[in-house]
Amino acid sequence: MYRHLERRLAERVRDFVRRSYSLDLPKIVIEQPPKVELGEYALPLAFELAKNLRKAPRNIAQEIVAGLGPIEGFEKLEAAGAGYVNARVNRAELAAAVASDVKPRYEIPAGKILVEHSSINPNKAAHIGHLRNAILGDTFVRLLRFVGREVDVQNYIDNTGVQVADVVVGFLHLEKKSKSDIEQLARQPRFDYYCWDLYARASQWYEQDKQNLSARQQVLHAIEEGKNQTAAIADVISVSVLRRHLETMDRLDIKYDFLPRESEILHLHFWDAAFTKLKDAGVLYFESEGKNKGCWVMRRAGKKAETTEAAENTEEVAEEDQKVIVRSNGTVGYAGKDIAYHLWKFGLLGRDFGYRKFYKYPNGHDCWISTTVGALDHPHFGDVAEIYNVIDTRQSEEQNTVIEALRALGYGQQADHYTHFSYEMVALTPACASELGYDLSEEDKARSYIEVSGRKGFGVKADDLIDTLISSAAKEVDSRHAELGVEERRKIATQIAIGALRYFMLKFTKSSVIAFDFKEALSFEGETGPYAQYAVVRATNIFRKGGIDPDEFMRTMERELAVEDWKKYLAGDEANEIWELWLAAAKTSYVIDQCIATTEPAYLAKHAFQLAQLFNYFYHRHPILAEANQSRKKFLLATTAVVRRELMRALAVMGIVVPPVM
RNA sequence: GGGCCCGUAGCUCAAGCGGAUAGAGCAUCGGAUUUCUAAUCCGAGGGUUGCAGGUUCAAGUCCUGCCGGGCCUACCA
Repeated sequence: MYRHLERRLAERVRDFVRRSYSLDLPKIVIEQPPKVELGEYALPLAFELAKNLRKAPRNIAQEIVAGLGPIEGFEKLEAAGAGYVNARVNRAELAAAVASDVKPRYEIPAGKILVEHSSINPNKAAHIGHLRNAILGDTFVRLLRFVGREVDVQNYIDNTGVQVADVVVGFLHLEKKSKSDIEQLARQPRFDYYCWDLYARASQWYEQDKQNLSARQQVLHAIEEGKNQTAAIADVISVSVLRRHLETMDRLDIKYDFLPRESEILHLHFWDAAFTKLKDAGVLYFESEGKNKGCWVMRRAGKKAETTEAAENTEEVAEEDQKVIVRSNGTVGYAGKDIAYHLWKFGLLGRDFGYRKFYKYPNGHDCWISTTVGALDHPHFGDVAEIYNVIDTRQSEEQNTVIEALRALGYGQQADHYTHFSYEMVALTPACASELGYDLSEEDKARSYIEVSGRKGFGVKADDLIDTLISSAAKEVDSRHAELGVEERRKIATQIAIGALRYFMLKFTKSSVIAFDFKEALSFEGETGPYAQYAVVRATNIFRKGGIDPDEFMRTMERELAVEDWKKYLAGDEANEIWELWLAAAKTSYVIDQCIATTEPAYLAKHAFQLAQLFNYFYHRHPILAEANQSRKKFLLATTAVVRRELMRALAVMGIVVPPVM
């Protein structure tokens, strides 16, 4: 509704400027006045027009206000400040619309969306960096589904790479374990923790003696080949660790639909199909000289062909601008496989995975995995209209290479709908690192943050963090609600812990490195998930104490409150404080649109916090159940009900549920 | 060398496309409720937005040059 009004205002102003001044403004800037007293929308367009019209901005603003006439949904416009045009909405009308939850018609673009996130190497436990990825990705999925889009969630599994190979090396060369030993270990509860340590040990072992690296080469080769004992061991490891990842993420209510694996990309020869296309289109070419002699290369993303050079030179790409796709020994690198995979995503490869069910979530949802020969009856994956890849910013260049390859193949449309959802890493503060018992160099101590490293076994494991959060929340719950049963208290503590964690990962903008610190992450006060959850609990308590069902109240509210009541309680400056709360509540779907358009979930976190903050202030100032005036009491209850609904909505999109009590 | 990102209060972060007095949280100090639970609320102090120019009616935001930090730049994945 809020967005609807904004659009209407912009159109009317644009019309007016065209008619009165014969000027076509490409965009009408609309923002919010610094205070609600000044209205809901502010237009600084008079400043821009001043040059063309050779008039003072203030005068232009007054002309616009005088000439525009009434606009549906608005009470009035006024010139303010040095030349702003401020618009005041009809408060009662907007409030009534928000209360009855009317949603203006919304055009949902056609086509399915594929979101890929998590993509953790299946060779060790997930850590806090993976949590940021998964929480950002899952929240973005929820955002898209909220606005009615159909979304498939994929988690790409690199089960044939160096990282898995290193753990295989650890088992075979350091621990001298047999396949059945490993199978037995893999059935232990936290096998991923075992691998975490072993992976670090294997990495150390390579550093002790570079000769040891030959073991990795052998294992890697055997895995790629397939159908041998080593490959079978790698499969046991990667499948078991993958299961653990799914369990860890499900603790946060993060679920996947399909797990495409690199092994199938290899064995189903996705690359061969892509290679043919790339060669035929001239995107890849054979280098016969220099450093990259014998390789198939493509132009590095972002490097334009020198069109000013003579025509014969356009095919010449400087060595440093070449990206090797196929090595001189004939093997294909990661980028090549990724190009093939992305052709599949858009339904352009002409090949498909085999599929089988892999994991059934407690709620009944099936997660599928790729196989060479699969079930005949399976959902249709891939062949989508838009894709989002939640991958950290360090892989920007790699992502751009894939996009450029698509574009060069003539798939411009698809390249335009390929979004690298890029975000910064989670690192540790030096204080946090030493807290965890890591020895730091003087140089490291001086840094503002230290990167986590799976190779060094250096980081905070996801399950550990979740466990710590739950026990920390449990302490609080136990001290407040001794009357509740153990199970119930545990459940509440878990909801609070998840709320805290998910909010923590979402409150930072994507481009900010999170310097992880336990004190901050374990906080349940201030700008945190529990703060917002608590606001909802308070709102719920009012209804419970009052013996009113909030949802039932929402439905009957319109009949109960007359139009005059809305006007009476929202009009004038003395109502500004409550109106601010209504206005914030009206913005949820507007904010959600912004989050999608900018691929930035942090705005929603900020919105939820602001709504909670305004509500807490309201809660403090108005004893609602004690209100003697019955119609005013209903109005205050309506305010509470609407804020409660919008806050729960925003939190749900962030994957945060609200406990019954706190 | 080239590319991308960052630098805002003691700390951690915000600040739609350039707009009105740069905002939150934490920490510190001081206060509040016999009430719908204080995981709350109110108040105070705290800023030359890294530096220097430029564009503009208007710059934390755009441009140029410095300073400082991070990441990418493999025939790794």
